[in-house]
Amino acid sequence: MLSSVTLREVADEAGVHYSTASRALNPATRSIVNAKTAKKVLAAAERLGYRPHPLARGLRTNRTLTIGMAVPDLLNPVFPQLYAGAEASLRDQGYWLLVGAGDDCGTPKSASRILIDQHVDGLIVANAHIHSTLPQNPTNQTAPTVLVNRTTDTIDAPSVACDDHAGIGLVVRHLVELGHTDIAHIAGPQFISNGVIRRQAFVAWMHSSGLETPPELIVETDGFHIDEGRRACERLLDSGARFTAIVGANDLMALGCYDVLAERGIRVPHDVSVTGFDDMAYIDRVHPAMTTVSVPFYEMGALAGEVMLTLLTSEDSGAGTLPTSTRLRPHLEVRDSTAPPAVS
Amino acid sequence: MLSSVTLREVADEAGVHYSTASRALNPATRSIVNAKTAKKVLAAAERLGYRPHPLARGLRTNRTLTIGMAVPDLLNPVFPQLYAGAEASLRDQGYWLLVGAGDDCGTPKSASRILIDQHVDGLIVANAHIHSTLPQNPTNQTAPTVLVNRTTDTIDAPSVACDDHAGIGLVVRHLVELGHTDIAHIAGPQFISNGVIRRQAFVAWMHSSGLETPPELIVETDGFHIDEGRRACERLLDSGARFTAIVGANDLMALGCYDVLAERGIRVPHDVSVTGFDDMAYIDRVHPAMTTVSVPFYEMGALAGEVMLTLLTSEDSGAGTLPTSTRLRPHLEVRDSTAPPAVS
DNA sequence: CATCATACGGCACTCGTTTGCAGTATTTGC
DNA sequence: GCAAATACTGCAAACGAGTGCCGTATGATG
Repeated sequence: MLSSVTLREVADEAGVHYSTASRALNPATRSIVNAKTAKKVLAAAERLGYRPHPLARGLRTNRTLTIGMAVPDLLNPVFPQLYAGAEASLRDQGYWLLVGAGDDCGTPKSASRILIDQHVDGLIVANAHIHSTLPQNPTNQTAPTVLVNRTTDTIDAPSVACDDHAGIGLVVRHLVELGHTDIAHIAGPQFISNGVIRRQAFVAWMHSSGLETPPELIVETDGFHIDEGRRACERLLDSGARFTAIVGANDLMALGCYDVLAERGIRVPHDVSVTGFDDMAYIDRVHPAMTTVSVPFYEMGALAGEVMLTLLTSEDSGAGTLPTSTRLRPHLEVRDSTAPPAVS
Repeated sequence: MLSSVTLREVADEAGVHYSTASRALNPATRSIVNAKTAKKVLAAAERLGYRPHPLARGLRTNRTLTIGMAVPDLLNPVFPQLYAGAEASLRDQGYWLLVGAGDDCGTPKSASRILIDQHVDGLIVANAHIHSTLPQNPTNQTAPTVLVNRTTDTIDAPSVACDDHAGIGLVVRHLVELGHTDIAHIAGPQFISNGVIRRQAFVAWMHSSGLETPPELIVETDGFHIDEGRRACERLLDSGARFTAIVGANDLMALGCYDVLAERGIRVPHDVSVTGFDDMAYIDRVHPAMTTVSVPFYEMGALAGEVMLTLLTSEDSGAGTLPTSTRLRPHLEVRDSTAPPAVS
């Protein structure tokens, strides 16, 4: 289906051999052919509406102009933002972004599928297990990879993420300034870098504020979802531990806290303050509007795309790849879910 | 980069010619080769971790196992849902879904780009202008196309959408039953089918309820976004017309109404009831929780994927394509943004 | 006018797979 | 045991574009 116009037809139209047409059409080799001939070929191509066949070209050049992006969950509004940013910067350079969604952060399965079965030129990974290895083909070769929003211990690849440590600092300081001392943390899964880093940051900032972090006030979850937040909040309340604020490791889990607290008649922020992380879309419209750490996801995605592009060109030029790790500055959005602790 | 193991290597490993290996590997042609030989080849392929080269295969068969999906705006949570549904049903059959996001509902530019530059086998279009034509290549050929969530006057392609007429009926009846008589409508853009159909449905249902629809109570917008909803609501209020309820053509525009009404000290639902359409993610958590028409977007996407698959197979078998138009039943979600009109 | 240097265009092979066709084993029937 | 039919398998030609290499045409120069 859809047989488009081929290079030979362009060449015939222009009255030259198709190899000449090929060179004329390719900006990199255009200088080889006579300027007049090139002009003729370009005109013919324009007239016929020639578009190079992407498969044929890819087969020959071994480049598909396609980048794969592995995300855990498109329904979390954070990832469409990441996607949009990356897509914008890649499209500028003629690249396509192919998204593969799948929750399997543990295995590099989805990434591997996208990498091998689609022959992408590079991979932007947003769902890395903290100990995951790079997806490889059986001959142990790999493709240029950029980690975004997540990092790993084990992969030596450039990453673009948020300065989670600073972000947690923002909320902890905010709560401390409000007068809170008994602060709980709903930690993310400890097999994902964000979960680990935010947890460690929470402990560090609490201690540097002279506050305790008793183990019963830190609850770990198995995923950054609303349900996990619910379960964690229930565990927290059922433990009987006293606290006046909850620092959620992301917005969705904080939303889960909202639900459980409401069910039990605990008012936010009057009885308990709640903070999130991400500043996902529409989180400023929930009730009460959530105080959270705003992460520039679009910019993060755009930057990841640019890093990918430099990776691709440096690979072409044979220069040694220089994995850089960038962390973007978040900022605090103070809304209505935080207040001074009630005097008891 | 990423040179994977090739068919010839598998054939060598199995000690057969590579054409034989090809036949053994392809389930459709496997019956041609000797069962023992096939077994040998399969084992060799397994051992070497062979994956067919997608570009080479696509070049030869003229099928890429990739479907393109054109959506207007990934940041509207509705479209990730559509995507997820379609992706799920297509992946089952080994197909990939490549999303192209772009607001250009008017031109089939993005669709055409995705169609020609990526050589997709089919196109799922979720951003059709009501008068748009199918994207074509210069030789006037086109690819199997399924419209989803939108329809057009001009394209004779199968479509999967929501029964908007019935959906609007649900909210209008709901408001009428609450006692509202002066009901306004924030209509979507009239170059998009949803905008037109919901507007017509609003007028029809109002009339069948014996109610008037004065022109000043229907405001059209230029896009299904929050900002457009804001502007429309301002126009509505500034017109001085009296009304006790607003039927928004989608949730985002209804959110825009929330904002303007709040700024002007008009309480929802006490002073004015507001309804949305779509039941997008997290709209049950805004304040007040929005009464809206729930549309099964995931199922819609999944169905679109299945329709696409039947289209592809019917094309193979040469059977005339049978464009069907499916409309999924929505249901009403009554929440806190609607109430009886205040007695004045 | 002859020779050489240069610039340009054409030939042919390549990427990895599918597939029509022909050829060769192998079996079956008599 | 021989012929014919069958069942496999191998050969080679595609698909469309890119590119090293060689031949030729063109120009310049002595």
